[in-house]
Amino acid sequence: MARTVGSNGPKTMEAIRKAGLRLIYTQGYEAMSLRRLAAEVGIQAGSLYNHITTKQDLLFDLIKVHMDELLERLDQALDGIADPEDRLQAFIAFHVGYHIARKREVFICYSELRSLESKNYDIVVGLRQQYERKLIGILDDGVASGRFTVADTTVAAYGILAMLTGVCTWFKPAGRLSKEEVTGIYTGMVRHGLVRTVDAPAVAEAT
Amino acid sequence: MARTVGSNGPKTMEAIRKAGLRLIYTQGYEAMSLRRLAAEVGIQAGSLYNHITTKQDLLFDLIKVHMDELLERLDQALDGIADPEDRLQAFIAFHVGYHIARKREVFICYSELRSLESKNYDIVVGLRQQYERKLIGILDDGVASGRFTVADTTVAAYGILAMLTGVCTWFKPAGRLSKEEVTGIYTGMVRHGLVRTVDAPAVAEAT
Amino acid sequence: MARTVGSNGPKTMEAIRKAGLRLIYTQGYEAMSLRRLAAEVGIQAGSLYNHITTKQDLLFDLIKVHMDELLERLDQALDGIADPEDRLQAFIAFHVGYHIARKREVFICYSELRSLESKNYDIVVGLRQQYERKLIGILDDGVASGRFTVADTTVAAYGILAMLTGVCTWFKPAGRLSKEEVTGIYTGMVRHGLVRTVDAPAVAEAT
Amino acid sequence: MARTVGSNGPKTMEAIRKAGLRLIYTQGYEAMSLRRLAAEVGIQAGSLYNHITTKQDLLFDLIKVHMDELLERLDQALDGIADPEDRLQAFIAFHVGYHIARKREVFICYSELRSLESKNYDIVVGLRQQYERKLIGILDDGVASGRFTVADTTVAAYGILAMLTGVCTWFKPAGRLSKEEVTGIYTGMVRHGLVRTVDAPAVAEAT
DNA sequence: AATGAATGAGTGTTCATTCAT
DNA sequence: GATGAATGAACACTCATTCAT
Repeated sequence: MARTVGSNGPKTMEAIRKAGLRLIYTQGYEAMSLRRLAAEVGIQAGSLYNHITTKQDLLFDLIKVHMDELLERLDQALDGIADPEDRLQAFIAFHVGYHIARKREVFICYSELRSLESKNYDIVVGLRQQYERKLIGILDDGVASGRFTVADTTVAAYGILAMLTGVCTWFKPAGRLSKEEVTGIYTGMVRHGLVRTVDAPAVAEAT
Repeated sequence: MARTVGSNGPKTMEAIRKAGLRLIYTQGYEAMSLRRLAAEVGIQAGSLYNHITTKQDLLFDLIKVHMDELLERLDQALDGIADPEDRLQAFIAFHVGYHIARKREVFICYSELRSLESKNYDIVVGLRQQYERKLIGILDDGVASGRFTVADTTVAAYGILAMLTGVCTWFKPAGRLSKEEVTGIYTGMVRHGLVRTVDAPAVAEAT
Repeated sequence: MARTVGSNGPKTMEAIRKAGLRLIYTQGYEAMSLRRLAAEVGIQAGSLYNHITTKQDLLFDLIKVHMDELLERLDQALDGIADPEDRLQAFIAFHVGYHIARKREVFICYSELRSLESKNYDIVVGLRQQYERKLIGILDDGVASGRFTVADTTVAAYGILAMLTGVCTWFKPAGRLSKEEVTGIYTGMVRHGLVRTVDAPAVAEAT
Repeated sequence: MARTVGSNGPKTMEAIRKAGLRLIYTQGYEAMSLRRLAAEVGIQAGSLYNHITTKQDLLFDLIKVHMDELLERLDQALDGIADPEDRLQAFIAFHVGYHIARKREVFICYSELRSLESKNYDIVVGLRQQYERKLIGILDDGVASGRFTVADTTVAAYGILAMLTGVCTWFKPAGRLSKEEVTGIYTGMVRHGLVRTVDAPAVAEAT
């Protein structure tokens, strides 16, 4: 009836976020029951409500915190870098690294967008667009300064993001390639093409 | 009490598949209730079971039929084309076109994989791998014949697929770019890079 | 859409009664679904209604037909026998024989009484009482004529019926005892006790 | 929205078992809906699941608890009695008394056997056989010590049990006969026959 | 006499959430 | 901060029954 000895508030909240993240990642938000979540945390379902307000709020919180951190860390990663080429390089390295490290958060940010109530949805989409605009801005700067040739700035940015984000779905830490190798390969593909023709100069063939 | 005049079996089944596809796309499989689905079709919830066996089977059917058709159409698109460059070009054009035309089917094939029971999951993943291997095969052929330079065949294939598939999330038929323009841009990005540096020829910079 | 070649009315009805009897015996009336019944017969559920009016009526019919036959056969078995002792003997032989041969009908007559709607229930209980009164009548005749000593006519009749009917639950045609042996044993137990004390004459001990 | 003041766990569970027993007795397990059960208890259907795991488990629990108690009480009733005649007498008295007192539990133990899932079925049948073997053991002891004459030990035991258990179906506490009178009559019928012939000594007639 | 598609009520069960303790 | 018992709505699914064909 009284609480389990040793448990306490902040620890419990942290356990809820951790278990929630894992369960939403593996089962999906709708499929995750709060009873299951509570069981993983080691408390009763009703006790969750000492820490969260609603299930929806837990989802939003997980996503919002992640998006905020993503944006903050990106700023840190780009801080002090001026040259568009260097900034693009830094963006790619950051994005790949972060998405490998936080694949679960990243995944639910994409897959559970539709589970967000409209107000929360708008906020998250806004944050995501902020992130996308950072990349578009880099490309635009490069184009404006005459350094980059880009077929279509927006399409390229979406292409880059889709390609890089895909790393979440297949990268294994213990696999054939290291994080650094992957980053290098992706950088090369972004800059020179994913599949190049050998004996005909790429420039001549360009549309 | 008996059936409404004019309704009939095959039409109802088609309506179920159509409404199911739309609802799963917009709400997700777990969030879609069969009552809602039935209401959209214009029948009672229980009547669905004259046409489907379970909710899970409806999902699997939608995905399976789509994957089968995807593979079949790809074969048609590549049929009679021998040169790796031409085959890659054809693959890209097919993939972009098909994914624009069937964005909902494509989306649920990715997003609802986790909602599939393990037996169904295995089947679908197997079909997906077949599709991926077609692309990897093209790349391998090109490399083997000395026509392609590819940093890493597998990573490149995953990169291409992620990049191209991303088209589903932003393409609007009435938007700025036509399907053909998008295909052209993507082809260029695959072959020469998404962001190239202007004054240094790509060839010279190639790894 | 048209009917299966070779099927026809009376045969189908007979198949329904046969399958219904078996299913009600093994699963119980409530637990038997008409879809299952139809499947066993080899038709669709809706087609049952060309032969039965309702599920309840099928149950009632099965029970009623059996009770009528039970009474009719009993009359045949007792026909022409006047002496109470002989009549009791004939009753026991008939009851055991019939209950072994029709164990499923007998079982559902007891176990599904509560599934009968009140009007049907009353009818069946009336028929059952008719049967019980036949036995009570035999006992009463024997007592009236000074041939029988019975502690309590009604209790004895219920006791005999319960004991004899129990044969349904354990008798196996291929078992240790033949139908005739079982009848003999039961007759003995009715007349002389189920467990007698050896060295003290039963008569002396009688209450 | 939360629970009604004054209600509490153990009381609710007891109310569920009581109402469940009554409803299964009157309607049968299949015919009893959990909504009806909940209504009788005064809670919502879903709230039942704070106390039971499944409907099947409630049935099994009711039966299992009864069988355990039946066996325990029988042991108490026979405790300290050595002579087979006395033990048989004690068994009859116990069985009749217990079955009159617990007619509903007894009834569902027989009638709802087929509603038990196979694992539960096996357990209950095992317990029932334990009970039957107690009686068979008494008869065997009596025969072994030369005190009893029994036509067939097993058939006699089944006959006794069927006959005595039948008391459940007709005994009325306010009826013509008291519990003690019924016990006396049954004992007499077991020992000396249900219907005896007056002028010919039973012993002489024995098979 | 059979089918297949429909109905509307019902099934056991799960859900997020509440709240007195 | 935790519990356990409650709510009321919802879930996927099954049911007996109907009827145009």
